[in-house]
Amino acid sequence: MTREDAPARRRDADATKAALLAAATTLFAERGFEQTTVRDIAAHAKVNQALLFRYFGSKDALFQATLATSSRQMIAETPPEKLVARTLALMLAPDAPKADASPFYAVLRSSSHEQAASAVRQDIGADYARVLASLTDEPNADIRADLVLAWLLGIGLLRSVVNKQPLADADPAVISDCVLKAVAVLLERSAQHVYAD
Amino acid sequence: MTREDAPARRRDADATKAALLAAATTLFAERGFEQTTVRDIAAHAKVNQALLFRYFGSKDALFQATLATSSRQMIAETPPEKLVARTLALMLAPDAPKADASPFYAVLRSSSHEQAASAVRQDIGADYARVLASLTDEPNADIRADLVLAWLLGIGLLRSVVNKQPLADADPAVISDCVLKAVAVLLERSAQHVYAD
DNA sequence: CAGCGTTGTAAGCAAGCGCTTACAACGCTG
DNA sequence: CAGCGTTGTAAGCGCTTGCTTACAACGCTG
Repeated sequence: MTREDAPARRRDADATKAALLAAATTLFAERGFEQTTVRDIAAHAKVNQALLFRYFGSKDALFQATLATSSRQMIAETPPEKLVARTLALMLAPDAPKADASPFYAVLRSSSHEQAASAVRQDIGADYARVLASLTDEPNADIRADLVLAWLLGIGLLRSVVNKQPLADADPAVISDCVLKAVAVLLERSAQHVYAD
Repeated sequence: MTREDAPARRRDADATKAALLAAATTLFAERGFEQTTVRDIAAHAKVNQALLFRYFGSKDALFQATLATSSRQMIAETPPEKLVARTLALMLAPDAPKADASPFYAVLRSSSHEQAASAVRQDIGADYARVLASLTDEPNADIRADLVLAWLLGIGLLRSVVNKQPLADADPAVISDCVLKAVAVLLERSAQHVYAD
């Protein structure tokens, strides 16, 4: 974002902010909001914890900042008919919480937290649902879209949070295959597209 | 459970235990484990909070006790081919968290908590998956079963925890219809059975 | 190089948490 | 009715939490 010319200044507010944001993103995805303390985040970022409050104001605001840096761009970059397949691939990848799917997992592990819920309601989730609903001509397209979104969330929950076997160690390809076939029934018109990829 | 003959004794350990268990079940389902304090539970049960520790030992043990009193009996009482439909009906009913589906929601709102996760892994979830897997002859029956379970969890999450529209206010019949059709594809052999009810 | 805003540090505060303790009130048993 | 285990109560302990404060070190600007 900001200019990255000078090689590691000793006093660098932007670098500190970025380190805090990165540490928070990782830890929120791994443990959820409540189980992550500001001391954890500061330690992980190798930064004094008072700076967290100087630069972000509160733990809540930092959480919101991590959610804002969401995987929204994937929705914009992915053709609608491949969204489910792409998202599944992302979510099912090993160490997904540490990678690009981290906002997903942050939300799953903090679902009771109001800001996480509203992120799903209004931001990330709403974007997904909008795109998914455009894939079908069936009545109740928007409800069907929500059901697909619910499935994606549930799979992440059961596989990576709860760690239920055999799902936790199942081959992503097998999961994708099953899910996409069933989703094709839900979003009928575009069966052949969704199934592709 | 215990004899219920005497009309409201003034000092009644069993009644106190039951009141605590009921209050805990309700509150854990409504707010999750972390957001519920022992003081909340004691107040809701109209009982001194020290008694919670006398009778249950710890907040964790009380949580486990609420999960043990699970809706396991429904699995035993329901014919396998109607399990998905029955569970959906239960989960989609208004005020589901306050009713018989409460362990479901306690788990959803406390998914990061290890005991909640292990309840899904080993107890409630394992029972569900076992029955669901018996419904199909497809390869990977157990993975398909987990995927159905994941869907149920995801729907509860998105509808009642996150409160996403339009799913949150959608007609249970519409949801059931969509889900059962898609589940029939996943668990193929018994399409006609699953779709029934 | 004096002055000053910016960045980093150390210490601690108030509040809430799970849990414990010390004690009082009750009611069955001898 | 004396004795005693059971049930209920009030108070608070020790710890962790999010957050604040007071201060030191740095480095740009005049």
